[in-house]
Amino acid sequence: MTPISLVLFEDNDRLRESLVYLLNNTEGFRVLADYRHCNDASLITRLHKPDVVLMDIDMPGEGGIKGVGMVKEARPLTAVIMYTVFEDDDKLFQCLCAGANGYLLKKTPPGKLFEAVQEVMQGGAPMSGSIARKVLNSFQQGKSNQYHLTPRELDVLQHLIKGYSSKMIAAALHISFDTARSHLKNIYNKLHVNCGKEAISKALTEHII
Amino acid sequence: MTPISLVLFEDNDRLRESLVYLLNNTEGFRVLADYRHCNDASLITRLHKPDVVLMDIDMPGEGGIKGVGMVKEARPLTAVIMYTVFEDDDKLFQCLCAGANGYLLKKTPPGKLFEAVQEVMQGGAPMSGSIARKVLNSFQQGKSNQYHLTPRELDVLQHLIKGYSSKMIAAALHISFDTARSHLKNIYNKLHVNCGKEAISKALTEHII
DNA sequence: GTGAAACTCACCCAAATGTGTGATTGACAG
DNA sequence: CTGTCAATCACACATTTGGGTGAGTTTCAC
Repeated sequence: MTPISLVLFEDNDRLRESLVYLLNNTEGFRVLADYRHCNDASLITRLHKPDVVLMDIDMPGEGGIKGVGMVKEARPLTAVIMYTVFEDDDKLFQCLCAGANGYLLKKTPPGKLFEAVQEVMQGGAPMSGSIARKVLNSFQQGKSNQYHLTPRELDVLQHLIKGYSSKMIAAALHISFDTARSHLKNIYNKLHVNCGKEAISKALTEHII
Repeated sequence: MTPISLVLFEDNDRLRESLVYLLNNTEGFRVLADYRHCNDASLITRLHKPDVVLMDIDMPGEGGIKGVGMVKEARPLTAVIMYTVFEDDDKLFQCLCAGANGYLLKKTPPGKLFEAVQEVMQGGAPMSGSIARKVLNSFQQGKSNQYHLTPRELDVLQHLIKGYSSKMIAAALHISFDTARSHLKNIYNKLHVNCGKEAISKALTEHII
């Protein structure tokens, strides 16, 4: 069987060299190249066409988050595994949105890292346990009501989000036009916005509904 | 160490009984109860207070998707692992939104299942490889442009989503008020909507931006 | 160089929206 | 009983929006 080919981006020289050494001396893996930054990730990817990229996040120059994007744009087939100390939510989700295929914390032992590389090649998405948990949690909308919207206001907001006009909302909820607008005004106040568009945006991005 | 306590919901009698047998004869696991449907999942959870629930999706009566919700509502601490044949996207994301802590396909060998139970107890989120992949993929917005919005239209849409008025968009993009509105009209046409609110809703729910 | 897009701008009009102010009703807690 | 709050409705006014129509420029592929 042909070995899995890798490219590494990691600014910590000792760590990077260790990984290269370990991987190259393990059956089934072959490191094509390794870099201490990912400024040219795009070119590098097109050049080496690796099966898998291991990418640190915190690197000088372009950070690993940009890096994922560059690799994925250059060659979507290449799987990118983030390998980092960061358990930070923002960075995590930015990486995922940029197309990362896996996310391992650096405390992961090398053995597990090798397994992860194989797993990602089989179409899996290796993640450290706590990361996977964060990812699944992100699906749980709810917490909805920090803005103390009343039930009726939530009804109205729900219809607003569907793109209903004040008139349509009134009809749908069997209330008068002015009442619907009244609710809308109260909603805008509570959400600290000045128009329906902002309200929709806020409601959807903060999962208020 | 006290064993991990489980409750099983699985309508296939043979499979359920096998799992109960296997788990009860494995160090560290204890099945408190097992059921062929999850109509009373709420009560059952409150009664047994299991560490982990294994839940099938396709069961007579209330399906497992409702089941997750019932368990989680009754006792958020209880971890719920879906154990099912379905690789269906809709069902998957419905389960995750309902609060599932893991998602294993039935082709998972029992050994891995046991590992998964332990993993979920340690705060992980065990998922079959293909499932994890689907989950990460769901974060990749982009594919954005099935609606063939031009770059400029995407700019405008981005500002619209922030709640900007036509006037503000014009100022932000250094174009005239009418041009901004012109772009908006074109966007509405391409998205098949009739107002900014619908456009925002569509853009956000379909990850067009 | 010709045509197709994308981008720009302008004008018109009816309808919807945001904002303010004020009022009535019922439910529910203290 | 009284005050608070949700929910209902009304009127007024300036602004914004959605829709239509038309037109000039640039860029780029064929």
